[in-house]
Amino acid sequence: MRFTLEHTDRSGSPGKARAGLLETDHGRIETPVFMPVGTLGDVKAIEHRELKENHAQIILGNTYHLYLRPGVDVIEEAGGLHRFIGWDLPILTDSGGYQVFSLAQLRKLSHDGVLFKSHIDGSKHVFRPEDVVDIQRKLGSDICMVLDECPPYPCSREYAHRSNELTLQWAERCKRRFEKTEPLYGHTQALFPIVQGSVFDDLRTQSAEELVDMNFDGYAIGGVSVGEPKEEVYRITELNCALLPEEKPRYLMGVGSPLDLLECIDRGADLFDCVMPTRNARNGTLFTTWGKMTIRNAAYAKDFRPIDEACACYTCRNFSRAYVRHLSQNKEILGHQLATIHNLHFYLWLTGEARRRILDGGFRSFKESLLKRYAENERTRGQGQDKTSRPRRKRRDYEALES
RNA sequence: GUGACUGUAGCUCAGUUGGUUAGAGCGUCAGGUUGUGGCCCUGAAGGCCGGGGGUUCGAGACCCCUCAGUCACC
Repeated sequence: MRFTLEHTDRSGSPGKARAGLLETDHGRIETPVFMPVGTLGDVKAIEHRELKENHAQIILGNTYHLYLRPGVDVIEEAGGLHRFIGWDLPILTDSGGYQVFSLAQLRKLSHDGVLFKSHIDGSKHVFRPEDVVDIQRKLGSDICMVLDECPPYPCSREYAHRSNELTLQWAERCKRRFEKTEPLYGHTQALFPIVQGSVFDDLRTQSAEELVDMNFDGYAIGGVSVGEPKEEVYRITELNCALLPEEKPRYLMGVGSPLDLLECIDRGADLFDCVMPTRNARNGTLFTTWGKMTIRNAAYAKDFRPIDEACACYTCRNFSRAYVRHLSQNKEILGHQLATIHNLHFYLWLTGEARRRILDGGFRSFKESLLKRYAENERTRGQGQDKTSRPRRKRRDYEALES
């Protein structure tokens, strides 16, 4: 894997937005980029073909979930995750560290690793840092993640400190195992560690510095988006990005809303993933350049315009708000699909457009215009007003956004 | 015309032997969802309980009358 920093746009504020190129054996990834979450080897409610049509460059998988089902033996026998799921572009696999947080009721932490009680059948499974690397070797993901502990928010300084120490040790163990093992399927793999430290600046700093000293291919910032205020996410991202090497990619885990993406791109993050566009699509929340809309609302019952008239996605080209609302209200599978296509198209357009604007120096105006629109939309939401539409213009994927 | 059954929220219905401010689901309105155990969660609005009279300390429940609907039989 190779990362090339192409340009840093200092026009924004704080002004550290980067455009880069991440090259893997399964293809190039232009950053900043949003990575759709495909926990079980599929991005929910959307086909691989449609992901590609909407310019997805890389998707996620989850070590813990794939280990439980279908099991690593199945995937290994299939020839790795790419072949098993029929996806030939890059894949990043999360280690299961997040499940240490989200499935806190079902696991026990020890110095050595995590003991999970399966949410499927209650069976017990030990995940040591070394196990997680071995599994990801068998999955064959292009980017592997170290096992970490994602502490909850709020958490005490003492807890954050202990957790931080554990995550650092685990990162080192993962790296050692990673270096002692080889890829199984003929393509190279990279390993990213995860900066932790909760919301404590000194712990965040220590975590970043020690991980940088270990010299990884890229770095992730974790432990955010677990319930803390947005400002904390931004502050931590800025702090951590400043401590990470310029020439390596930075992955901000679990972030976020469209505005979060722009704020964090502006602070130097390159890679993002979040369930928001896919999960919210299934729950009836659609994202547009004007803000979010709850498509189930009665206001759309006879609204035969597309979700966003400026959007070029399959859903907006062919279907009306009224129809998507009808499907969503009836929880039709097609409704989930159309909403997911739209939301992912928007997210992928958003990071792609951010990249184009970074390269041409217009990132600041891009970010500020979107911020302004979202703020205006939030002011008038829930008052029965519709600010999500604009006079008809050529469907060219949100061109002339600053107008 | 006779008989039976049914009238409770916009819709479909619960409401125990009559006992506080009448509930649910759906719908409506709104909010939430951030390295996906959840197509899920949370809130709000919305009822002279068909109408009238009576019994009772107290009636959505009991009695009478009446209106409407459904079914059966003339």
